[in-house]
Amino acid sequence: MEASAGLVAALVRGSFLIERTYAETARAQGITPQQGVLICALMPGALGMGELSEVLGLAKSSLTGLVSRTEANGLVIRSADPDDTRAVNVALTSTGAAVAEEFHTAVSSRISALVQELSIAERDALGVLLHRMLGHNAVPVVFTDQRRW
Amino acid sequence: MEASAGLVAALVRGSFLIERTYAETARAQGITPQQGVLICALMPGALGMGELSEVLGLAKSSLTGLVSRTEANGLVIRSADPDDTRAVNVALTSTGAAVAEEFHTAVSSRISALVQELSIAERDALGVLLHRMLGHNAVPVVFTDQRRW
DNA sequence: GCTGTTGGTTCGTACCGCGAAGCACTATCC
DNA sequence: GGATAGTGCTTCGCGGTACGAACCAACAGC
Repeated sequence: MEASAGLVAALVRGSFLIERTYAETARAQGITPQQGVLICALMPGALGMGELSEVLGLAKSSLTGLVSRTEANGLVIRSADPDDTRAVNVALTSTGAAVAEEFHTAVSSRISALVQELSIAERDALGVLLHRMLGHNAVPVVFTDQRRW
Repeated sequence: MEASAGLVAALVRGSFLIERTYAETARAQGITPQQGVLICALMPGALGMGELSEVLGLAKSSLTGLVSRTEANGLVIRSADPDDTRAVNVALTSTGAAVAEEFHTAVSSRISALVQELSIAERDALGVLLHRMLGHNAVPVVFTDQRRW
């Protein structure tokens, strides 16, 4: 039941590092980290509020505000679902898609830099292990890598 | 310059997973994640506001409120620095120390569960790689593992 | 002493996240 | 086809988070 000594701390601190990097990058792009998560989640395609709530792990009431602010920011747009008058689809605007692309690139670049000192083999190993951890736990795809695994 | 395909996404999603687990645990203990970070950072010993600002990566103005709320919550206490009347030391109260201990244990347990499906060897490897990543980047010790590395 | 610096706080602003309650529409059942 | 239950989303009120600018008190150097 006990994990390897130091592993938990390394995971927490590593997460802290990634989080900080992510937040700094978002700020540099003029968006909030949460808005960054939102637009990245929408990169593969539009989603309904319910799906977004699921993917982002937020209460729906929290999502309303986030989407509204991001919409006011011009990155995202709501549209009525043709099949269900109640439902709302959220999609990236063209500028939103551009910002998402830039942001995604910037985040990738900055995070790549964090593991730059590791050898190729080590990076591969790290990727495999993390990927395996993700496979064993339900983690929505909030950030994808276009390049196939 | 390009990291292994999928590594960046795995890091981001893994971070997302750890973050969620951490936040859920904090909530279950009746504290906010930020207060959890604060009390964990204070477990090794008292710190000044400036040091805390450094460790937690927060603006000093942000810290004032966090410490005040946590103090109002009875987990932490401010005291004057004997050598510098301006300076303030922040330390855990006895209940704060107890809560920190419980929280730390709960977080460790929950995060251990996330890697439960990995073999011992894989966990070790993951720990080593993450530890190496941390070594190459300045990451304050916001969460320690008493057991020595 | 005067002056520049440093440690913290206050203030105003924007954002985040939740649950409870509400509203409008859909689906179901008779 | 009309009452009833359920669903999708928003509104509201609340507490917490985070920042920069401005401020104040105390230290430090000359």
